Amino acid sequence: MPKADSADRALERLEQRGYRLTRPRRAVVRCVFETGAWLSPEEVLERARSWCPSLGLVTVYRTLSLLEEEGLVRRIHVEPGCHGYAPAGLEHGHHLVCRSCHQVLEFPGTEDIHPLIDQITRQTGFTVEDHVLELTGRCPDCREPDAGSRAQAGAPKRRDT
Amino acid sequence: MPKADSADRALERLEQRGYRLTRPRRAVVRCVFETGAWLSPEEVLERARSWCPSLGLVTVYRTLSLLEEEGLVRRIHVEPGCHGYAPAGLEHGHHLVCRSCHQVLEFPGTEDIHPLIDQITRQTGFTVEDHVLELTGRCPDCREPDAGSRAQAGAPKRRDT
DNA sequence: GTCAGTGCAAAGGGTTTGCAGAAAT
DNA sequence: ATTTCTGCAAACCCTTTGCACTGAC
Repeated sequence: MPKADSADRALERLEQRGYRLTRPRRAVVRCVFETGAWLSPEEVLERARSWCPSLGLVTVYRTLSLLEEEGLVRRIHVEPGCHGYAPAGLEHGHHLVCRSCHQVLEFPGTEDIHPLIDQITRQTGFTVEDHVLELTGRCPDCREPDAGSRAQAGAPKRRDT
Repeated sequence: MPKADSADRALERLEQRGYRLTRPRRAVVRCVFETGAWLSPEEVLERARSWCPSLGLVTVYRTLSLLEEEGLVRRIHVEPGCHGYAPAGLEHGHHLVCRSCHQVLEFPGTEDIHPLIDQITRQTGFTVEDHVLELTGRCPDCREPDAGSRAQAGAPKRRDT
């Protein structure tokens, strides 16, 4: 998986849209895209500071919002506290979130729940316009009891719940 | 749909669990269960005050947390701002939320997405332990352009997005 | 050189906590 | 009478805003 590439693609996209590629932006983009896990703004700050020590939390918020507007990053709902940010790949992916290491897998599959949606539409009369499907569980690495003992560079941060 | 009944059932449950049935609690429970819509804590306060004028926001928060712990109410994710509370009926219902009037329908159907979950498990190695499925759309009443013109007592509050 | 972008400090909103008084059992 | 529960005020997040300075173009 060429994570660095998708970071570069995101930066390119920002440039095309007329945004300046500043050091803080590069740092935030890098750290969001080079992790397979969702990150809180605070976590982004921590990590991105290794690329841009002067980085402030405010800029992290502003950059994440920007990335979200541009569809490059997706805000997901995670308990507790709610907001986590994960790189956005697919059009309307669903999220598969590891409870232990916060790894996020995005997968397509809007079609898979369409039968369900159709059935609901018929039964209730609701017009379904949007949906959120988030699956939580354990990734293969975190399923083993001793998981997390091998810390790899760029490995999703552990924060057991 | 016997909404008042489910409010009573919730109260009964609290009593069984050893909690005191105070006026503020009755008020909060009533207003959550007698609305078909999700409510923010602030909205709960407003409404519940008609039953208990002295009610404070703090108590609303505490009562909602209590109800959530007891599984009587479910916190759902709604943008913007995130937290909305809806009565919890079924074991693990999914939510069908009207964008316009905030009506919430809970429906069973965990089975419906099990094929999807199985498929994902096979493909990714994740063990899926939990899932959130929230559908957003328009309820039959809000689909018509002139929707909302008929205000019924206890009708979901309109707050168009 | 210009203007977008940054960082700081401070404001803002939602949520939680400490504590004395009120009320349910 | 006892003990839980409540409401107020204040503390505490997390997030946004105002403003002068910095740096990308």
